[in-house]
Amino acid sequence: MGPTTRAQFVYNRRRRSGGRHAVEEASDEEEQRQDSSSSSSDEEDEAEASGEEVADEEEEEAAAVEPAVKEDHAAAAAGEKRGGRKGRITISLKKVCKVCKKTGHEAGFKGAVYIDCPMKPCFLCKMPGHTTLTCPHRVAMEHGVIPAPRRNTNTSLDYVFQSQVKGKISMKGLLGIWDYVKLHEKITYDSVHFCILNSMKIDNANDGILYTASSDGTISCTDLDTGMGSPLLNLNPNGWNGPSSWRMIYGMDLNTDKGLILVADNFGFLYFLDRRSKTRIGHPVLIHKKGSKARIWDTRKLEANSPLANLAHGRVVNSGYFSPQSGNKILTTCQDNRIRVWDYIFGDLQSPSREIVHSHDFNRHLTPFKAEWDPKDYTETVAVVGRYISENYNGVALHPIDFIDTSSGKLLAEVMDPDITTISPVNKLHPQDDILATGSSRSIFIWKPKTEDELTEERTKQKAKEYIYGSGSRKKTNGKHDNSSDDDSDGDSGRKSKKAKKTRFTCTTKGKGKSKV
DNA sequence: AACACATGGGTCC
DNA sequence: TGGACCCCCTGTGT
Repeated sequence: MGPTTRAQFVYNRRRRSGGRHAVEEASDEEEQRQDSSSSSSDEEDEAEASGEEVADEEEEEAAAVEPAVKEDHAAAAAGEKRGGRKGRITISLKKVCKVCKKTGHEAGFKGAVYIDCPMKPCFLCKMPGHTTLTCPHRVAMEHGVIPAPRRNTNTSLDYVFQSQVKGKISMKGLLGIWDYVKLHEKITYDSVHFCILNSMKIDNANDGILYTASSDGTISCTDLDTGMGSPLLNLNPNGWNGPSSWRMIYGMDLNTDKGLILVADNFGFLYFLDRRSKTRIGHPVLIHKKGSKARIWDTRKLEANSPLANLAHGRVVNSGYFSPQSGNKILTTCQDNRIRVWDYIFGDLQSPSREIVHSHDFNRHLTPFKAEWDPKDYTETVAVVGRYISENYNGVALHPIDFIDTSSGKLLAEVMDPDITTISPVNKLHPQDDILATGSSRSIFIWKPKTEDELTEERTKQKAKEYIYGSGSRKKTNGKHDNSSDDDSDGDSGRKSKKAKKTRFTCTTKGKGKSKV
């Protein structure tokens, strides 16, 4: 958050339901059932069109088919036994959309391109009448269809209890500290938190002090020089009493002027801590209730139901940041796939100054995307944010990190690398240098723009390659890494693939990350 | 290879 | 208000 001495922005975090989810029913076989009258040639055509293999007669018994198909298989075998073409068994592979369960079309990946269900509103802009591929907000588009079966079974797990009492989940809450010029010198702290970290703030006025907020309900401060840590706040002093009472800390920010630490939990309460005395100040204030959206508050007058303004959003707001220089603008990221800019915090905040359609809506399981200002940009226009939907990049589905001009909505740059096949929800720009740290569930990458020398060298190498191998032979990767050798210098991974031509940034170093970052 | 699982949010009743 | 149910591009671990 920006320099917020007078007004404090707090985004809402809705209360967790904590409810038990039922195990998903098996899909309706009736819908998947194919009438057995279609000819075998049709079957083959259809199967080919949907990218499925059609088993040879001799291999059909061993062919791995879905239950519904098996049924058809059996029915067809019974019905056509000794009839027509002797021994010929047809396999029905009628297209069933995994999204809307209707037949005749399919949604999912076709190669590196995701095909939307046409029955649904656009996945990107949420408007009906078109899909992502034809969305006017889409940058690039390609076509294809392939089924991508996926199972999503929901069960309730008191993972806090698991980790606290049984100690089973040991990897959660691991804190890693890297020096970005010496990444091999990673330091990990496994005893600071035992649940995921939701916020980390370094106190610039007190160099080397790191504050961390976690779903374990605690705030800790760690001296990065000495490695010494101490707890500041524990919202669950009585331990685990079920999910309905367990408090998790999502929001945290420092007010260095006043030596304050502001903490927000999952129930909508805001807590104040004194940085020096490390004690709580006053009583927690309930500043959000379920259904409320983003609000601005004056920290001097923090009472329930007295916000300075309500910033209207269509859905849950993942983040809101004051602009880094003046603090006069606010940048919000909302689950309705829109980034909003509010130009004057003391002006009319009835509606945003601009709305930029951008893919960051996600189902579950991901750290929420948060568009952040570039702290170096004195014009307060550039923002960085990871993109959810993938881009077909030379046959590989990659999730770029976008640099957006928030004054125009224009995409200034998209950072991709064949080594980053995961979504990158967490992105931090260096406060002084042209460096981006991007995190995913798998890794942390440090990016910087290529120097002219590096670009020249790369062009030279590319030309040499084309001269030696020719420029037209590209190996199909089908969304996965291939093993083609490359000119990468660090050899900690055997999975290297093609260089991203469009990428104007280069990966200089990397390290292994843990869970959500 | 084929799951099981993480536990957030919207909607409906 | 709360529980049941559903949900579109995940990623990891077993």
